[in-house]
This record gives sequence, structure tokens and C-alpha cells, in this order.
Amino acid sequence: MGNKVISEAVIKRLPRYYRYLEHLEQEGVTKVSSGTLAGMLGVTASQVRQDFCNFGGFGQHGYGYDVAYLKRKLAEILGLDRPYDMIIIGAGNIGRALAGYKNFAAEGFRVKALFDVEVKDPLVGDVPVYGMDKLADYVKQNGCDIAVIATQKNVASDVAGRLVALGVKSLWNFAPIDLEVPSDVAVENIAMSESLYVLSYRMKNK
Amino acid sequence: MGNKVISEAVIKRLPRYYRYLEHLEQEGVTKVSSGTLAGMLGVTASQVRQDFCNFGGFGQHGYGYDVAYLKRKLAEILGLDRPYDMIIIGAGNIGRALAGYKNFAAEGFRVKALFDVEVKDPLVGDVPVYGMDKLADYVKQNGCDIAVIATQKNVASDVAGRLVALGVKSLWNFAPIDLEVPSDVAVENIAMSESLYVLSYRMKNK
DNA sequence: TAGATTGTTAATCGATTAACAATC
DNA sequence: TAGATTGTTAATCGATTAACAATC
Repeated sequence: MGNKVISEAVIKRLPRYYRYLEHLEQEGVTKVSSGTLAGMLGVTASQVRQDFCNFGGFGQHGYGYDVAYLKRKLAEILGLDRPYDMIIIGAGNIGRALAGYKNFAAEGFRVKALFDVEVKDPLVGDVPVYGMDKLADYVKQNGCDIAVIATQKNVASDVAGRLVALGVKSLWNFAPIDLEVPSDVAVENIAMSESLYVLSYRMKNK
Repeated sequence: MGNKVISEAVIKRLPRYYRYLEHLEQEGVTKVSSGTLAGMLGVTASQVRQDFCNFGGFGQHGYGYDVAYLKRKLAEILGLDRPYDMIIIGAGNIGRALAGYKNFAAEGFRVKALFDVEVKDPLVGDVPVYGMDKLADYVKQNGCDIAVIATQKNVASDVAGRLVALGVKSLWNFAPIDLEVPSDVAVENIAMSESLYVLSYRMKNK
């Protein structure tokens, strides 16, 4: 593993590069320069080259970057070159919406099951819903690459703790709290209300 | 308006401070020091004081910060001291989930209407759903503080353009694209797939 | 008063930008 | 070859941290 430490700022830009490269590829564009890419992202060409240089550099002097190759390299870096099995804890509004979101499956993130204390419907789309009492057995039998926390705020920490105890190494958290997990567990938050607060701030300060 | 330019880094921390202050207030805690707050957020006491100092400073030498007062000041800064009327464009999984999310209303963000090209149900919870042809009239008659873009990716730019043309000054965007808007329009993105990519990166690099 | 803790200036650290030799 | 554009080092800029006088 290429273990140069990459800053958070760089990591957060990688998915954006990837998105624009997908777009370029769809348009049939085969090569792109750091300057062009920079123009699309709204950053400097220097930064684009620095960012890729962190991973060794994927371009050719005097030519630029091959779109398909650069995209493939970014996919590798981001870990998008393999599928992931996800489960969602909490079959409320957000949990059900995520289960029904087709794009995830298309990108290799496969929702295999929903869990909730109360099973109102046995299926959401084509995803089965199980009671929370089934969680441990399910994870032990089927494994789970990513668990999505879509529960109420007040149980989110407990649920995270149970998942970690079951050996789940990756949590995608939609609850408005900061989860505390061991250092070998990856966490990403979707902080919707914080985003809404920032929007409110921006409105006020335009 | 106090027009010191505040960095993005500071702005993004404000909602987190606010969240922890809410928590402290609920616990009945009336005063807090920069050190304590820093411990909760996982930052340094220096940074906490610097951040508040940007807005004039809300503490008292030798005492710390009054929780209720600091929370009220942060609410003012973030613009949470008044309600907002929201509409949601796109009555798919995400749009409907957001319409049904009770916490928003509790925080003063009121979902007034959903819009979609196709009106399958006239109501989602207690929120009315209208056809896209009703959008212009609705906004002209009722106004709209914040429009939520929860459409398919391929129409998101068009929808954003229409909203901006109708005078909407604030967009909360769930589509995986970068919206281009005039400088007096505020935009905040919830980039779910980018977050998932970052999670994937983190899993791979733990 | 003595102790605690802020507000704020100065020092440090890290990220971004500029520059340019290497090279396709 | 001449032109273009990278990879990478050095310079700049901005954000974080440390320090401490002010003061409750």
C-alpha cells in the first residue's frame, strides 16, 4: 500500500475529479490537461497536478492526462474498483429512501438489507427488512462492508457500538452526532442539518 | 451587518458548536470554558476562542462562556433566529424523505410544498405535491426562502435555473453536480455519492 | 485578593500557488 | 525540432496553535 499520508483536503477533491472524468468520458473526450480540469472544478492547474502527484502522477509530459487511464487510477485510489455490500439500520424516511436509490447499486454499493426495531413492511423495493434482533446473525452470516446509520439520533451511538462489536469496519452516518469508534473503523457523516445551518448562514451573509 | 470575512473552515465549525451547546443546555449546564468545548469537538481551546473572537467574542474573562447566551449568539450568526419556508423539487425517494423529516420543522425549516413532473400522490405526509407547471405561480404567490433540489441529475441544472429566475436566493442541492448560480444566490450541496467515495477511500486506507 | 479563563497578538504549521526544468 | 504540459521544488499564503497580558 502506498502509504504517503494524504491530507483531508486532497481526499475530498478526489471524488470531484472522478465525477468530472466520468463526464468527460461520456462526452467521448480522451485526453485532458491539468488546466482544463482545473477550469471545470474551479481550482488551479497547479493544485490539480499537485493532487495527482501525491499518488505518483498519471500524466504525460507535453500531452496531459489520458481520461480513461486517469479515471481508472482514481477509481483504484478511491476503492471503487470493487463492489460493497451495505446494510441500513433504521427503516424510517431516510433509510427507505437510501434503500430505494438506484444510483448506489449502479456504482457498486449494494443495499442488501434494512433493519429496524419495528418491521412494518417486509420489503422496501426489493430490499428485505428485518427486526433489530436479527442484526447480529445477519452480519455474522452474510458479512457487511458498510453499515448505514439512519436511526433516530438518540440510538445512533448504541447502534454504532453494536455494529463495531460485530466487526463492521465502515459506517456511513446520517444521525446528527459525532460517533466515537476505534481507529480501525472508517466513518463518514452526512450532516444534513449542519449543511442547512451553513446554508442559512450563507443566505444571511450574501 | 458585521462584514469581517469569515473563512469557510470557521463557518463549517459553527453548526457543530451549536449542536454541542444545545446538548449542554439540555443537560442543564449553564457555563462552559473553551477547553471543555474543545474537548467535546476534538479541537484545541485556542481554536474555539479564535473562532468566537471572529464575531467579537462572547465570553467573560476568568469565567468562560454562558451556555444560553453563546447558543443564542450562534443562532443569530447562523440565521437560526427566524423560520424559513422551503419547497422541494422532485418527489422521488429523497424528496419524499425530506418532506417527511420532522426535525426540520422543529428547527424552523418548514417544508411547504413538493413539486414533480408527475403527481402520483397529492400529499406526502401533510405536504401538498404539485406539478412542475405550478412552480412559477406558487413561488410568485407564496414566496420561497429555500428550494431543495432533489431531482434527477440531468434536470438539476435546468431546475436550478428556473428557481433562480423566479427569484429564489437559496438552493439546497442533493443532485451530484456543481450548480452555477449568480453570486447573490446561496448554495449548499449534500454530496452523498462523494461522501460514499470518501468512505470507500478511508476503508481502503485504514 | 488569587485563580481562572478570555481575547488577541505572534509563531508555527500546512496547504496552495508559482515557477521551471524535464520530457513527450 | 518546437510546442505543450507534466512532475516537483520553492515561495506564498492562510489557518491553526501557542503564549500571555487583560480582567472578571
